[in-house]
Formats: sequence, structure tokens, C-alpha cells
Amino acid sequence: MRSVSIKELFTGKKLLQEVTVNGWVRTFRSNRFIALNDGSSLNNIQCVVDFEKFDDAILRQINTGAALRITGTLVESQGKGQSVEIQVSDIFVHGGADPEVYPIQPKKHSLEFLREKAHLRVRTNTFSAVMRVRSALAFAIHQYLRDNGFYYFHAPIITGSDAEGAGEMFRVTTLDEKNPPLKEDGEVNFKEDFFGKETNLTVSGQLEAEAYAMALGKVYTFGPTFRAENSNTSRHLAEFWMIEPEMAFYDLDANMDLAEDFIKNVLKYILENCEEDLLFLENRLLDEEKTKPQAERSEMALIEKLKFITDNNFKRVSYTEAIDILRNSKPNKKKKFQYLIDEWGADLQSEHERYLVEKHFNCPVILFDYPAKIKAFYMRLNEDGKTVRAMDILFPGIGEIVGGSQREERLDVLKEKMAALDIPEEELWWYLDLRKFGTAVHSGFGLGFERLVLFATGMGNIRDVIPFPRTPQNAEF
RNA sequence: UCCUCCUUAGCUCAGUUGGUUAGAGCAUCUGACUGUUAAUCAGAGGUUCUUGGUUCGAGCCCAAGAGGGGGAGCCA
Repeated sequence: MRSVSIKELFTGKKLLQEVTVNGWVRTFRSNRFIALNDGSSLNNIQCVVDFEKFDDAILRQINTGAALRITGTLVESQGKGQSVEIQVSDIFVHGGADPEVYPIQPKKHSLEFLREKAHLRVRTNTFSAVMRVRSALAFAIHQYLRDNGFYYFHAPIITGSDAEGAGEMFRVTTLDEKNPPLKEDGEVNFKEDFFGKETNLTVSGQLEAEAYAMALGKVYTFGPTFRAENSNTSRHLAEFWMIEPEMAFYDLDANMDLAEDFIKNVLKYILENCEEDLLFLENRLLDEEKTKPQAERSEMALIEKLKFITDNNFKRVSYTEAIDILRNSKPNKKKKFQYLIDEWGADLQSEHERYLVEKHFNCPVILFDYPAKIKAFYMRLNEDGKTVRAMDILFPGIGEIVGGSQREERLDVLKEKMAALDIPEEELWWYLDLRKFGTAVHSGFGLGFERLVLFATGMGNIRDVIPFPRTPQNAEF
């Protein structure tokens, strides 16, 4: 007999039929009621056991965490907590879970404790809900971009260029670490390494995406990226997933339009398709915030917050306007900012970004036209000669969720900027080729997938929205 | 990398000024009960993170180490 998912049982179509389900025990109450979950949804199916008809040896194996196959008749529940339940006729124990040592018990565990049990934490309601939403978001991203004429393009994970400037890189090598081949000057001779040169894990697929956009028109990457920064925060991972759309013939305005529409649409998708999980996460958040003082609680509940994003326009502000706002802001005048704003050209700190997003505008903000000095070499220089067509999307509680720009399409300007930053042309000869042959206005952005999941689920730490987080000093799983 | 906080039962936490036998809830085990909803009732369980120090006496004070959280920087 084929088994059905527990999710299907709640549609009511199987009522009074014999069904077989497989799943893991959440609780076993009164030696009679098994709450079984198979991950198909948040819902457990209550399996009612007539304990007098079953061997004690079987019943003893029904502990939290055990894997069971249960066959029985689906009936309307006599109890109040659920619409349907299974009157059990047969139980097969796939595998028990010794309650003396199984760490996930039917009680509240802290997220920090569960983080150390990353292989088991997805068996909890919170993590299963987060991971279903994560999966739905990934699907929505592919669907949106496909529907809008994008090609999914696979950027290489191992990269030979060291000039992307997005952060510290992880070295990829097959050289003998204890006895590497050396050059005459004593340095490691990477000519003898696997690729014949120094290679690293990618920090961004952008440069490669630009090459593909200049032929396929609109492309995107969606894959893992790696940063060897020693960042210890709730918003950074050493291995994270990034979506990087890149579009030929798009200027910065078109780029911002796309990014905003993109975010709104993928959030709309989960509002429509993950209602149950989002409601659970919303309640989890409300519970958590009950312990906090009033001032620290969020003004909106999770679902309301997501709807606010989908229904309202992001505020677009130039860097220059933002500096004016900040310079005249209360915390700046009262010297409450740790870094005071006095001159045009200063890099914005996260306290400034938070002020703009959470206090001044109280909605997502797109900052654009940043000073060239604080942005990457490949960004399009404006006619004023001092700003570049860069844009960052800032979200409440998360900070920067998107970073993007119109790319510098003029060969001579690009070469000048690389020279000014001491980036050797040989490193990026192929990137310069894109400007020599059929160059055109083009733009793109990068969106940190985990930061989007963080926002969408209301979780507080990025390590809780990726299955097996990689952070400094931690790659246990 | 810097600043800061934390580490007591399986889990979440309490533990007064340094003072007798380190407590509670939940989980677990044993027993009772059996239409429950994180069931209920009775009983059981501790290397106070590790090492060293101060002291008549340390969960509490000091030093070093380990692990974890929060914040900053870097960014997505």
C-alpha cells in the first residue's frame, strides 16, 4: 500500500479510508495518542492507539524522535485539537530514538542549543517552518526571473581572478601544505598547483554574469559564495547563497525598478503559499518579544510587515540627500551617533542606515549615486565625476539586503579606475574584452539569499536560516 | 579583529553578604491513571565549563583557558 503525506490527510479527501503514513514521533501522550510529523507541513497527525491490542515492546519504542510507519483508518477526531485522526491498526517501527540521549524533547529549546544540534534541529516546528519558507523563496526567485525573461546561468565556484574586491577569499589548492613547491625567492610556486595558478572560492559571480549578460541579455546566478572575512555577526556567513541578476541595456533606474519588483514578488509568493508556516513564525516571534520591554518590540507582526513591503513603494534617496538628512538629524546634532556625519563623502555606518530606514523613512530605502571613492571599480562613473551609479537596498532590521550598480561600460574610464586602484589589467583581461567588443550599458545587483530568508521568517540570526551554517571557527557539520 | 555579556540537572533557569545536605519547571526513568492536546499524580537524578589561586570555608572572589551569545567593523 502506498503511503500518503500527512498534509494530504487534512484535505479531508481520505476520510474513512485506510491510510498509511510515515513520519517521526513528536509526542506520545497517555500511552494512546501519537503526534506524528513527516515534514510535509507543520501539522501532526494524531494516531490513536488502542494500547491493549499492541505489544508492550512496540509501545515502548514509541518515543519522541522515533520513525514509524502507521496504518489505520482516517476518521473525524473525537478530541478538540484536530479535525481528523487515524485509528491505528498497524505500527512498524523504522527506528527508535532512545529518550535518554535524544536531545530534541517536546519542550522549548533555545535557538543557541539547537544550533549545536544542526543535524536534528530541523525536526522542530520552528526550523521546519523556516526551511519550508526558504525552499519556497528559492522557488519563487527562479520563477520570477524566468517569467521575466532571465536565463539561469551557472557561475564558476572556483575562480582564478583575485581582483573582485568583495572580500577575503578561501584558497583552493592541492599543494602539499607541509612541503609546498617554492620559487627561487622562497614564495610558494603556484605554477605547480592544480590549475597552474592561485585559485580561490568565488566571492561573487558578477563579473562572469556580465560576460553572459552581454550575449544572453538577461541572466542571473543563484549559488553559493564564500567570504573568508572574520565576521562574527548575526548577519554574516562564510558560505552563503546569493542571487545576482545582470541585465544588458539596463541603466540604474531600470535596475532599481527590477530589484524592488523582484523583492515584492517573491515575498508575495510566500504570503500566498506559506501562510501556515508564516503564521507559526509570527506567533513564535510574538512569544519571544513578550519577554522584551515594550520599546524593543517590533511595531508590526511578521505577516503585516511582509505585506507592508509588498504594498508600499521603497523610498529612493540619493547619497547626497541622505547625507543632508543625517547631518540635520537629532542624533547627529546631539552627538548620539558614534560616527558623526559632517562631510559629504563619508561612508555610512550601520547606525546611519538604521536611522534612515527605521526612524526617518520607516520603510525600505534605496540609496543611490554613492561617492566613487567608497565603491567598487566596476561601477559606472556619473557625469559629475565624483559619484557612481551604485545602489543599496536597506531593510528594517536587516540592513543592506541588496547591493548593485550600473556597470562602467566605457573601456577608457574602466582602465583608469583600475589603474588608480592598482588592479593589474592582466588579471581581468577578459573582463576588459567585454568593453572592447560590443560594449553596452548594463546593470545588475546581488541579493543575499539568507538575509531575505531572515527578513521573511522574522528570525534574528542568519545562522538559523541556513541548514548548516559556516562561520569563523565553525564547520562542524 | 575589537568591545561586552554568559556558562549551575537532559533542557530552560533560580541560587541572598563567601557559610549546613545546590533548588524549581519541563524532559527522562519507575509506578499509578487512560479521549489526551507540550496530559495528570507520586518517587528517582548534579564533576556548579576546565585548570590554578585567595580563604577556616568558593556556584559566588581572582587569573588563565575552552565554548556560546550580543554589539562594532567588513559586507550580501
